[in-house]
Amino acid sequence: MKNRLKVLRAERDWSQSDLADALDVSRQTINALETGKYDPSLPLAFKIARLFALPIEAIFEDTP
Amino acid sequence: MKNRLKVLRAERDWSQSDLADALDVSRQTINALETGKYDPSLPLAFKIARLFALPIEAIFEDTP
DNA sequence: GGGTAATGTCAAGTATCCTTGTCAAAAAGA
DNA sequence: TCTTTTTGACAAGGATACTTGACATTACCC
Repeated sequence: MKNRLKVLRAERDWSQSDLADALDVSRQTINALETGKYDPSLPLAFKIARLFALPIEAIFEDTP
Repeated sequence: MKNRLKVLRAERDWSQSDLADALDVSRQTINALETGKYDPSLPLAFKIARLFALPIEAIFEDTP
């Protein structure tokens, strides 16, 4: 599943650490999400969507 | 995180087994989701949303 | 009442998500 | 160039998601 985290983060000029802090997860988790190592849990996906004020479907793409 | 699975399923008169088959997961997984044992993974949440033709936010509620 | 379908639940195992800690390489700034 | 920041990556461990198999309870139908 692809995601737009890197772009959304760049638009705000945030580092991976900044985003991790805002979401209360580790920097490694953000890095793993951005580099496609795994998908977030549903609760984390909601947190991300809320932070960026976007629907989940606007951030994560449902294609393998 | 609450969800509307039971209602959506009832609207279609589906058993937990029917839904499990449609989503290609075990019946126990559906039961666990409906009884609040745990939340689905993001990929499964997308599958559920696609099946019911609804946004994820219309099925899962982002409140602990 | 007896039979069958549907639901709830448990246990044990595998897979996935997320953690801390660490290191190396790339990028950015002076 | 030197220094700092940022990113990518790995290992080991804990937490969560999902599996199969089994069993008990409940609901429905005859």
